[in-house]
Amino acid sequence: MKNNADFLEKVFAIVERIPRGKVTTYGAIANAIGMGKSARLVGWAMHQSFLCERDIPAHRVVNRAGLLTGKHHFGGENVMADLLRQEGIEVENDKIKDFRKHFWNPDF
DNA sequence: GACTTGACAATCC
DNA sequence: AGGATTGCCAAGT
Repeated sequence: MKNNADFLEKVFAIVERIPRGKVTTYGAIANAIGMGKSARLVGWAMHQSFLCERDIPAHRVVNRAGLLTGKHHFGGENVMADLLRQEGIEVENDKIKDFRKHFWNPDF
């Protein structure tokens, strides 16, 4: 049944599919995978992505409020925000402006 | 082996 | 409208 491993694979696949300049939320990913009620697992998976060698653009994944919740985990204070700005996303006070506009729905 | 914590979210009061 | 509580799954202590 590959429960946990398959879950991780799905998360990685979705995050890697996020187009440049777009962002998504943990809940959206969880919902797309089928674990809709377990958004925390997505956050856990993202932490695994850092341990993994894969280039997971985790900076494109934020919480439902568009707040850069995981910026502290990028090894810097403004690293995540800066990355998003390079993508063309407007970030203000560690929060994505027009988050709804940049939101990418993980619709397969 | 049990309890607490965690990159969240939805609901209840 | 805003604060508090619960749900969910896995890992770390």
